[in-house]
Amino acid sequence: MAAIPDATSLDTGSTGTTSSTGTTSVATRSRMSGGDRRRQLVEVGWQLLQTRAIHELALDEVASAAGISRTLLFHYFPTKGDYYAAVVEAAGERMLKPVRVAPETTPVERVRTLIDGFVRLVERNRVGYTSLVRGAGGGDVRVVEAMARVRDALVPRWLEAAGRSDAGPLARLILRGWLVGMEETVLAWDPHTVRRADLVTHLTTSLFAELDLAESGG
Amino acid sequence: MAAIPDATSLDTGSTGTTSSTGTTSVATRSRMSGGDRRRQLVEVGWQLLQTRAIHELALDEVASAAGISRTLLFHYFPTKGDYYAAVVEAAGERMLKPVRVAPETTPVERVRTLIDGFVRLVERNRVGYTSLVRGAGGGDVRVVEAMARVRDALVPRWLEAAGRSDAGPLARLILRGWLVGMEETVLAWDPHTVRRADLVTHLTTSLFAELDLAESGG
DNA sequence: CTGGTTGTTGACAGTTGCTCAATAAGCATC
DNA sequence: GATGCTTATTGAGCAACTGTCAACAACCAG
Repeated sequence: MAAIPDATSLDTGSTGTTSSTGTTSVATRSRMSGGDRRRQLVEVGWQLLQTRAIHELALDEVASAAGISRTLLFHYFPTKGDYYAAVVEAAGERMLKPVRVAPETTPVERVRTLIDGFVRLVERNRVGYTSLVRGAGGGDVRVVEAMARVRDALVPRWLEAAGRSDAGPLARLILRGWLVGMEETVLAWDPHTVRRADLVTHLTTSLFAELDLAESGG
Repeated sequence: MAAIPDATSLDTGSTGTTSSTGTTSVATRSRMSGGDRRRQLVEVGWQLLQTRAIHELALDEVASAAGISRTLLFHYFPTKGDYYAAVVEAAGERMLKPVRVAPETTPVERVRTLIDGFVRLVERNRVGYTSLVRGAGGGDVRVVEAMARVRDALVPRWLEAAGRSDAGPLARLILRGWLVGMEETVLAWDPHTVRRADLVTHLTTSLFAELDLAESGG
């Protein structure tokens, strides 16, 4: 995985409906367009799932947080799994954004920047990241597929940053695993026993070592 | 993670109770000792969770598969999370067993054997592994802790196999992430595009490269 | 004004996690 | 063999939650 920026509100849309935190009864109970409602609901889910895991989140709460009835939620997402998958999918979109780096730097610098950014992100948003990403397995097929899609999309971008866009299938497979491993490493990392600089340095070197290995051996 | 051997029945115990597949009404509805019941229930869960994820498994089904009432299940495991954690914990025990290698071989051989064993295991039991291990995040704290414990226990054994029992904190952290990454790699591996031998060879070399890197840099 | 599309809802049904009080099987003691 | 204690075991029931159904209401086209 890569990056979850701090929760930036997506903004409900053109209509002046409130939403935000609680069960704020909307002043103008105006109809929302389908697309806007969908986006709003996904946004609400994204915020609620920052602190809770999916099985701890009742759809009832989502509905009241959005200021609508539970039934309407089911109108847009036929099942809870669908809703959850949509939220994870949207989270994936956000994760992909940060993986864009200035092209005028060296590959090592670019990769180091990516890794450093991820480490800092985890440092300041550990709970949100773990509850949404790690608790995402949840068993639901759509969610697993959504995660897989995000990972697949991540690989070429990292390859591009590393200046290895021409990598073969083995290298791509290895990179994919490396990304997951890095995620686990950073999540399990204890700043008191290992310094951040050492961690980032190792991970940077490690990535290139893995790619070299995969290219020479495959 | 490491290895899930094929489902070997744990055998219900001394009393002649049946259990096995369905809702076989037990002939002699004899009382079971607390320990035996626990073991039987965990065993049943282990088998059921081979095909399903946890949130798709109703405790009702577990109970009837074990030939008891749902209430009794709650008597032994106060909550569903507890039960699930117990099953994962037991699965962890089984995973740890295979990580024992002959001491009279070279480190590279030993590691290669471990990796090869894991690859073959995944090849023949992909669904069971994914549904139990990957779907394990589930959000429940106890389960996450159980998984973490298994991983922590795995690290020194792999270090021992690699002949690096004296590794420092950075190396241990890296190895931990490497294990998770390897798991992901093998699970995402497509035998048609990458040959098994290449995969195993790369992973073996990779592990030692990572350890060397971590020891020199940290 | 009429009619159709669609966002929206309250009430209802089925399932499931979990609790409570009661039953009965095993075992030790007299 | 009767008594009593421990504990495995159960059926009935509660509360919460997911998902369904039919009806209502807002907006738009003609």
